[in-house]
Amino acid sequence: MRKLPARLASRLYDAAELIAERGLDGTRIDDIAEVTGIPKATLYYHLDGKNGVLEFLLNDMLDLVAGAVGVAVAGPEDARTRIRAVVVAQLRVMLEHPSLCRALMGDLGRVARLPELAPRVHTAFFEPIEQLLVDGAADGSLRPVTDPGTVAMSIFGAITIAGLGVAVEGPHDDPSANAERLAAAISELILEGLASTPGDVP
Amino acid sequence: MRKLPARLASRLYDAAELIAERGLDGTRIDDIAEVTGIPKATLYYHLDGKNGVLEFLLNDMLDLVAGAVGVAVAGPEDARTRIRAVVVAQLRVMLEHPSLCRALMGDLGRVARLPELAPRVHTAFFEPIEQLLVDGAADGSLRPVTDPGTVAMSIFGAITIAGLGVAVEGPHDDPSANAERLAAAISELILEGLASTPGDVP
Amino acid sequence: MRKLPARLASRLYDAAELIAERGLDGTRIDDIAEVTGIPKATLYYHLDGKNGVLEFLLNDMLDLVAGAVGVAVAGPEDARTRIRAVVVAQLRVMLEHPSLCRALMGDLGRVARLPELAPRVHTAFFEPIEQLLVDGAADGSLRPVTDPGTVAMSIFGAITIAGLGVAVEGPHDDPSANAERLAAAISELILEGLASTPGDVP
Amino acid sequence: MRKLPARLASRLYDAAELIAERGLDGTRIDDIAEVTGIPKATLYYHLDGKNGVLEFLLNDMLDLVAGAVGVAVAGPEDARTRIRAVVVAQLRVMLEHPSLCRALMGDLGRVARLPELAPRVHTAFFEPIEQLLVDGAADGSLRPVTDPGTVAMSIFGAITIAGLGVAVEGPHDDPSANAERLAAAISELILEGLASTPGDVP
DNA sequence: CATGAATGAGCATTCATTCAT
DNA sequence: CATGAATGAATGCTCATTCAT
Repeated sequence: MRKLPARLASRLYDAAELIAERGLDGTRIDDIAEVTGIPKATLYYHLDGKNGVLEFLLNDMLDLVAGAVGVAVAGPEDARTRIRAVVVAQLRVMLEHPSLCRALMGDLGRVARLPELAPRVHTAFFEPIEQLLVDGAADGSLRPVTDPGTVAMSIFGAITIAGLGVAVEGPHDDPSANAERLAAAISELILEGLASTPGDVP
Repeated sequence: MRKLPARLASRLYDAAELIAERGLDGTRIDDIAEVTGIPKATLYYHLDGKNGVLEFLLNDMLDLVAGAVGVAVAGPEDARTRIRAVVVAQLRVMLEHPSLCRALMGDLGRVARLPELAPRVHTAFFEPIEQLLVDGAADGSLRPVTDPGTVAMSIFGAITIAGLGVAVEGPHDDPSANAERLAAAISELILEGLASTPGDVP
Repeated sequence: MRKLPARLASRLYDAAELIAERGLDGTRIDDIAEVTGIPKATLYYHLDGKNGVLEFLLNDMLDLVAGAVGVAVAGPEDARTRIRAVVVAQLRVMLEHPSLCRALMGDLGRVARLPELAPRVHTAFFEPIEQLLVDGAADGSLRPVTDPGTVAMSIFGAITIAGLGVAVEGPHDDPSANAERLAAAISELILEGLASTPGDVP
Repeated sequence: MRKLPARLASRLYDAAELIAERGLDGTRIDDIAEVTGIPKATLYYHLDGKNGVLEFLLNDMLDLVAGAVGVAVAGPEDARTRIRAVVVAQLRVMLEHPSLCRALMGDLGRVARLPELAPRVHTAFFEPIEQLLVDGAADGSLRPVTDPGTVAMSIFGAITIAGLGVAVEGPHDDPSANAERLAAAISELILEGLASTPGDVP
């Protein structure tokens, strides 16, 4: 398994659609070879088999998300503002790559079984949010929460599942606009909450 | 494919652990036959192949969740209180069946491809929450939201992913207590929100 | 395996069509159960499995042919006349039961492997013809032939393959008329021969 | 399914014996792999499964017969002489490949279900004979017949069934001599006929 | 007698992976 | 470097058959 030449890498995205539709196990390496135009044996030469394709795709998306989220987190604004930016950032990446997104989610179990990727997911998704929770408590823009781990994971879930919903069914026309729309609803939820008279939640 | 006799149904749960660990494609029907003690051909007689096992499991869990959530939704309390009950109810079912939960999540793609189940998921999960959002706006216990669909999906995501996290890694000792703990954090998030000074979110 | 009740026997003919179309191996006992309306286990109760069905069918046809040919052979006419009657008789039975005929022919190999049936085929088909060759030499209506076995088999082949051809493709409307038509051509061939100036064949 | 390399083709003949003995359905692809020494997966790589083996065998025999018969038909002699040559030619091929012949006949039904082969059989067997009937009427060496199609089919049946009889039971020592012997009997039958006083057949 | 339910045994087919060129 | 050809290994599924009722 060598580093994939850029020329092939780009073609590999065409496989995401297939994997999204049928799952990785339902997708034969021959199919991937066919849609990408890369000969089967060549895939093996550069990647580590079928799993290697998923791994490559996942790595790529992780880079994308980590980058976008990283920028959002690093802003000069208060934590509350930056958390909104994070929501938009993650959603934008997801909606810009709906197939990739579905492929990864649909094979969630397999992804979870790729050992080297758990820490990267943690770094890309959870740590920024947890950091913002801390920052927000410090700069006064966010309430301190009792269980930051669970809260971070819930926020991740809210974003991810909502984004996935659109990736599966939603309109794929204007990723940016859709991301903004979704982000607005989600941010409102996680920042303001649903309660009409905040504070009296037992 | 006939209706599965109860005697076999109960044994089928032993397969969930396997599927959770390896994914459905990584699980041979022979393995399922072995752990459940049900002869392979008998599985085929009653269920529709390997997919049928997952389908049965999913149906079962859906019944469980729909039941528990249904009870929670039907309570006499205001919507804000009932939404907390829903969160607890879903989490309790998830934590009581962590393997089942992981099996279904790990094969999310395949589950999503089972056509007859989409409406059931909708009925079991989204409709109750959406209904509560409406009820809450009516009884004054919840703020009206602009995009109830997205909000409901986000709430579902928050619950599900947080629950999944515990199902995968968390302690499996006291499902009820853990469900309460998780539910507390999530409810606080979705009801109160994170903002320190609610109302000034743009 | 018990003697098949007449009520079931008649229904079994509906299976011949299936077997003719797909071959015995391509026909599941469930299919036979379905088209005949006889429960699978009942077929097993009365017959000896799937082969039993073919055996029953073959036995039946053999009885039919043996009967018809027997009558034709036993006539008072000279051998030459009676051989024509035999040709008509065999063809008539074949054309009256085209599916049966195709089923048996299509599974010729399997039929040949049913050990107890070889002598019956010999009795029903070859012996009468061989006998007529002898009778004809005696009564002067037929030329003596040097190799009666081969000649009998060739005649059998001529009749059978021609009949099979019609059973497969031909019109199934008027078995008697078609049998007469075919028989005329075949009888002319095997009695008169093709030579324009008979006798000078080396 | 690709074109079979000659190296493998020759080894495939060893499978004919097996198929002749047990029928195609009674022959496992593993058995074919074993006797031919060709790995199972390689058979699938080059041929279209088990049916592909039969198809290949049939195609091959068809080429053989078509070739031999073609030569016989194309001779400069009169039609009557050439028809004898055709009989010998077909029988010689059959007796030179008795297993192949039995395999094909035993699975007659399956062979008949191979759609692309019907025209080839027609070309290889019937058309030459029908042509000779026409030629014979023209050159005066054969009587005109009223139903050339049926006559051609009957001749084909006479040759084939007689040849098959020898392929199944007969001596396999000297194909050429046996073919001559059989051909003599059959030619005498179809040319001279059986009637002692030709011409008075109604 | 008849049959619905259950299953043991069997096998074709698939496909990821390798390797010589 | 890249790949067409070849194959080892694995498994989902079918179906004839049995047997308790």
